Amino acid sequence: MMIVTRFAPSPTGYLHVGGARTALFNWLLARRSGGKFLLRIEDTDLKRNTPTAMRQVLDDLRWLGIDWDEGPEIGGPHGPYLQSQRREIYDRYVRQLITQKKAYYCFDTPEEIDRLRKDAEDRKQVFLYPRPERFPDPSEAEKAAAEGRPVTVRLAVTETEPIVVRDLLRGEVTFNPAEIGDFVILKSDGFPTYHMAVVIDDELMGVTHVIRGQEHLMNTPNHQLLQKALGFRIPEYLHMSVTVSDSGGKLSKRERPEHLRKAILEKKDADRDELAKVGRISRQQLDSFLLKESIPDMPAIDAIAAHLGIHLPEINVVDFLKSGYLPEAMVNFLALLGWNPGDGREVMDRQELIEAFDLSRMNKSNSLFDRQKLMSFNTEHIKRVPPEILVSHFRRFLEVVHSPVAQADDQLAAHLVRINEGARTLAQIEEKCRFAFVPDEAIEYDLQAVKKVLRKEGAIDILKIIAERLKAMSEFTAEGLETMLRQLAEEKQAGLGKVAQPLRVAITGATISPPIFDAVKLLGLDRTLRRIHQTIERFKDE
RNA sequence: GCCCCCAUCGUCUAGCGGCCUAGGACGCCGGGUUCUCAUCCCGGUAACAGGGGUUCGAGUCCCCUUGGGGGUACCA
Repeated sequence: MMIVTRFAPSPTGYLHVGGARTALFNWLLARRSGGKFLLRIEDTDLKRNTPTAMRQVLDDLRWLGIDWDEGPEIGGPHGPYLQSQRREIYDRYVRQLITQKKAYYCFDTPEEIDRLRKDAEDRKQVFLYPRPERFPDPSEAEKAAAEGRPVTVRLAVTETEPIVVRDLLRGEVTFNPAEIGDFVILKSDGFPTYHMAVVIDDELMGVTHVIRGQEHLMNTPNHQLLQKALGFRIPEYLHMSVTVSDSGGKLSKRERPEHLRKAILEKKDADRDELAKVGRISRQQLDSFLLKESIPDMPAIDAIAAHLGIHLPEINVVDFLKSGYLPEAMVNFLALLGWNPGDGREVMDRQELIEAFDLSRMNKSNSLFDRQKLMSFNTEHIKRVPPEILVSHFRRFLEVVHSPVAQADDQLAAHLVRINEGARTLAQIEEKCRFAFVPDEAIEYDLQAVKKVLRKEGAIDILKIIAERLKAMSEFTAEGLETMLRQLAEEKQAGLGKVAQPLRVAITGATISPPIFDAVKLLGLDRTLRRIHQTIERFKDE
């Protein structure tokens, strides 16, 4: 039998790494087994959906290299793949259950339900919805709706035998049906609940294996109850461990705003009107955010953080893109969070992951999202990925972060990548090369660099000599430069550093750059000379 | 509160009763290479949560305790 897996995100925001990991494992299983992987959008909660989220989720999956065989934008035999477009299908099954007296209408307001739940809590009992003696018939539902009462449908949970969930990872987990109340399957807005929609779609779409987060383990008995009531098969289930954050607790989208909020509160001198302005939000919105009352959208968060110069922890997939990580590293790292090939290998590309993947090698325990380990994978993959792929990643990165380096064409970008061997992220390559893409007068001299290098005895003199000899060079090549600089160092009876460092600071303003010969060559003779002179003028009297 | 899951170095993990004097990777510490930042090379530090069983033998099986995580919605 062909294995069919799926990833079913709800478009409530950007795809975060936890979701990406879930998608990845489903994808790996499908690819390993020659099965199908499909994508379905669970947008049955109109309050939480955001219009751009689906687009972003699809982009992020594609960036990671996780492709789907059926789903949004490509279609397939089981569409539509947006649950919001499948209302008639769900309605049909809801009606079926009502006709069979397996489900029934309810007309309670949320307030009434809240009261019942509170009462149960006060008595220290589990809340179970009080099933009516007689189920209302459709005419009563119509009447209630006409009167403006909310109409929902609940499944009558009449099961008395223990419900056994067979989990591929955890074995058999037994639940007591007496603790599962009659749960809602159709909401008062006419949309099915998650439980109802997921069970129907997985059946209709032929999903054979459901790999999802441990947070769904407790939902599974409900799903099995529904599958039984509807006469559906029960797919294989595997509930993965959860990825927790290095700041403690489950990895959450809220971490970025939280981090920023703390940073703002710590900076007592920060001008809050100014912050609101750079975030393009009102002062009231900012204050409300600082009081933990609300959370601004992501562009605002990013803008304010950038303004304050603070690095927010990456959570969403797109955050990692913006920090200069490679999708290959992300996929590799995520795959190793809760799985391993068993032969000690760690650095693997997608193909190697697919070939080695095996459900039996998955782990049960939660794992911590360790950014340092991710960084190490990124370093490895920068070295490992084919040059043309790396260049295309680099150019995409430059676009996304709006770098001045984005002016570079493929050939130049390839060169920049080549002269920065050993970089850990694309961001590091960009930082080191940016000096060559900004106007001469725009370079800022790093305070530490000036102090450590330019103000040292003889530094300015060396710059003068370098300028003279550069002008005297017959041919401006990296080799020629190297010969010239090494010779100069020898004359001064010093290491190359004695010569290279002042030059580096003069042309970049900083102590970090690509290798000095490459850096000068990149900038070109004229601009190098101009920057040297500019530097001499500025620091000669200090 | 109730329900469920989990438990080996700081982190990711190998280990599926004797091959374990517990292995690897990341990090960290020390050293080396180097024009800066990195990369790279060498060395070192560091763990079976605790307590009971089972067994000739337990990191590996069972129970309890503790700890961590998840769930407890007309969210998914």
